[in-house]
Amino acid sequence: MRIAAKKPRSTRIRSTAPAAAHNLHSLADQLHSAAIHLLRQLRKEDDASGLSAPRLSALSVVVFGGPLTLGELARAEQVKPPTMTRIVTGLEKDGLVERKDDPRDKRLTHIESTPKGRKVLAAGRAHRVERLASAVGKLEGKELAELSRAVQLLREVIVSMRGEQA
Amino acid sequence: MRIAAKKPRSTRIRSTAPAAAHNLHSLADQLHSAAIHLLRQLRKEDDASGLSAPRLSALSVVVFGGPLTLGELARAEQVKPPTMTRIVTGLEKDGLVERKDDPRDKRLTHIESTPKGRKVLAAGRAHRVERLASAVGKLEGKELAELSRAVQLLREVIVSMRGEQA
DNA sequence: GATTATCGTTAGCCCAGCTAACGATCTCAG
DNA sequence: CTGAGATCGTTAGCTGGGCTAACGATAATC
Repeated sequence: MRIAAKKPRSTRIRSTAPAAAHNLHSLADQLHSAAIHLLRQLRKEDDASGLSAPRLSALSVVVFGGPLTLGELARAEQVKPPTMTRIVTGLEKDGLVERKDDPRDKRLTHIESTPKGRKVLAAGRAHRVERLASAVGKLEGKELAELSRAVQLLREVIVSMRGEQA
Repeated sequence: MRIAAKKPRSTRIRSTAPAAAHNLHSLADQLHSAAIHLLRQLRKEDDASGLSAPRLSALSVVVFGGPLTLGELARAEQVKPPTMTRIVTGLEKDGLVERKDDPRDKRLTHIESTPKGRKVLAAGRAHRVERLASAVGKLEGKELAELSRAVQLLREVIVSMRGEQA
């Protein structure tokens, strides 16, 4: 990336805010880059387990979040309904989830996980996360704690982005 | 999941690093999830600037990394040559990069950024990163430093994953 | 000079996003 | 109780990113 470091020539920046201020963009940039490359690495493992990242993510929500309607699932995953329709169709074709009509409101479609879905989720996640975990596991305990803490922060950041309009 | 976390049982977890990752897998899982949702959020901004994440990333490499052959670029971005061909074609169509034949080895294609490419990169990055930066900027200085540190760790993790075979 | 290796492209496949448009259903005003 | 409007999920159709396999052109090598 190498953003032209606009280094405070004569003006000495002090206190916490400044250095961060300039670094804000570079930090965001690096974070962006890291996310891209992280997912590209993980994609390889997806293929092995037959579950793409979006499918794994959606399945995970269904399994741990209990039955949901398609719309709810779409909102949870922050995608539009047509996109979720496809993802669910894919998952259903593999027998990992089931569509259930709502007896009261026939417009609704509830998505439930199947036993196989739960099993495959565990396995798929194991594979995919195993790789990440083993890489992460190379860090020292202290670093691990830092990373862990940062992930929490990241979640907050993402949530705050979600609120605003793009 | 839920591998028996080998953690000091009696030791009460407290303070900052708490329930975050009671084990590697859960940390890896959260990291994975965070990466997915982060990129989904950023995708929205991509659309606005007309640069998808892969294109922005590749353009960035070309601009800051100087002219490269298509193959080198593909390796740098960890994708296969056909994929990079597409990305470059897209960028070229928009006048952001140029293909240059190598006079010595006619098999090679050098990819160079155009002035427009550099300009658009700056703008596109500004847009996309702006959003991230503003979200990130909500964190306190201390948290910011933690996140920054963690991104460094992440980069190491990614590199270490890159080495092994999926 | 013929074989082999390398590079980039093409073709063809799949998946993930989106918008627009639709049919079915539910709600609610009248 | 009926008809207008809202809601839900799907379909159709587009863009784009990822892959493998196969190819043509060029270099390297024997």
